[in-house]
Amino acid sequence: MTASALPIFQEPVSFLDAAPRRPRGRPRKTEEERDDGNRRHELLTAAARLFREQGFDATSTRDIAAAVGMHSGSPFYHFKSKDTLLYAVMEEGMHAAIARQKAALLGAAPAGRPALVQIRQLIRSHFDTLQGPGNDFVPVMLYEHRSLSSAQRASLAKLQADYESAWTPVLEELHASGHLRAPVKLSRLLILGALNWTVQWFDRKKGASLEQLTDAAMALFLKES
Amino acid sequence: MTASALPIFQEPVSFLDAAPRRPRGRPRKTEEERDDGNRRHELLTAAARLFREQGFDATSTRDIAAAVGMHSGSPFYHFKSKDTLLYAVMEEGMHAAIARQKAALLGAAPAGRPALVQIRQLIRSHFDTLQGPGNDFVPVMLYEHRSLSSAQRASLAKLQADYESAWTPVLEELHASGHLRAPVKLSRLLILGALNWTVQWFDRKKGASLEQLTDAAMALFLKES
DNA sequence: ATTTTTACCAAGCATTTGCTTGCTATAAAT
DNA sequence: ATTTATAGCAAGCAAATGCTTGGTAAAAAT
Repeated sequence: MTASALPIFQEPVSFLDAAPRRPRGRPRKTEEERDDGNRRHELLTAAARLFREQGFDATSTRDIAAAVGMHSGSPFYHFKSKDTLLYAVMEEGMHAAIARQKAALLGAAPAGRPALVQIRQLIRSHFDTLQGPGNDFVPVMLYEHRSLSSAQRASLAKLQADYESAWTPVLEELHASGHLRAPVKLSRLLILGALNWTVQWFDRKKGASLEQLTDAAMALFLKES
Repeated sequence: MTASALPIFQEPVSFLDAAPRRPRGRPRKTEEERDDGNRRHELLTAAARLFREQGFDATSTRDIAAAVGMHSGSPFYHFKSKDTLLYAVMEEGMHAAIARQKAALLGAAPAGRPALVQIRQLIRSHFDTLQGPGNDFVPVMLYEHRSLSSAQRASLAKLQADYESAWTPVLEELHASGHLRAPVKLSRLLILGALNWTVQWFDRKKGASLEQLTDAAMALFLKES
């Protein structure tokens, strides 16, 4: 990515899309009650965006630094390694996804709503997680988890299991009521696969809306009785 | 991947899993009617396997060379660049997939078989393409096409369109007969997504068979009338 | 018998990349 | 007023990686 040969005034090379240079040193705490950890989070969202757009390996730590207006070594003050940063992106994504899912299930429909309503909320919430504006975290996790260490992968697997566990009882009820014919476990895997793959082709800005996409998924996967 | 520091007798470093060293020079043509292009194809299958297992970026050209018992620069005799090799893997995969699909549709059921039979053959053939032994080519294409140049991507898009075009008339017939309720185009995208995602979780050696997987997919996507 | 072609080997160059080390400006704590 | 913690900057190292260049053994063509 770096181009210049004169090691004089480069870094950050891209004045385009680089954030304005911050004054360095400890930031004032008075400026709206805790600026702390803010840059860390900036790095996180910038990394998530770049990882999603270009892939983990194709994104250098220099790219990430430049995107937030830092010099090439500075991200390593906030994150021990590039891997750690990737893991942090994924973990944040999963926590947000789990929270969004719980809100979708509990918020609109308390307790025992019909399973057909619940599955719709699960699907719609999943689309928000994948396609919502600025939600790059989970897509990164889905498509870049090969770049993690096995310990990190195991850690994330727990969060994933937590997330997916919400689907099973709903699918079981649908299976019992005849709305779902395929085996529950394979159904869950196939359905989530179909949804996850939308990352490859769906474009929020043209064509169908997330609502229409949810309608299509419901019509595709579920029988009428 | 390379480890040694002494530049004396390394290359190929991994004696494990490295193919036996070939005698160099022009190979005899008498040995079963044209050995030509054989090493090229060895490189292709080795690269496909490694790209699938480790990802494109995580696989060095040295890894590929070692896997077929060559020295690090030798693959560049057969392929101009690593990108070219990746593209060749994908192109071969798509040609094989298209051939397999045509054989599945025409071979067993000539002309106007019922659409329910045809969709089953399409799904089953797709699973063979993704999960069949040694079929690493298409999975690589599905998950590594970001690493291509845009010209290469455009070229592959045509093959993909060709492949997917076989699905549309079948899905349209199923839609007309009431077996499929969701819009045809979205159905195709969602169904292929579900199938493609099986690369992430399906294991031929344990659990369900491809036949059972096909059953589940049929039961999940299609209504009874 | 000589030339040419094929299919590599041997060695290394240039660039990229993750990361480290030493320093410094600012703010908060004492 | 002094110390200490924070959040970086400046510069560069070491390893890995894609690829190139010159040579060469064996076979095929002439």
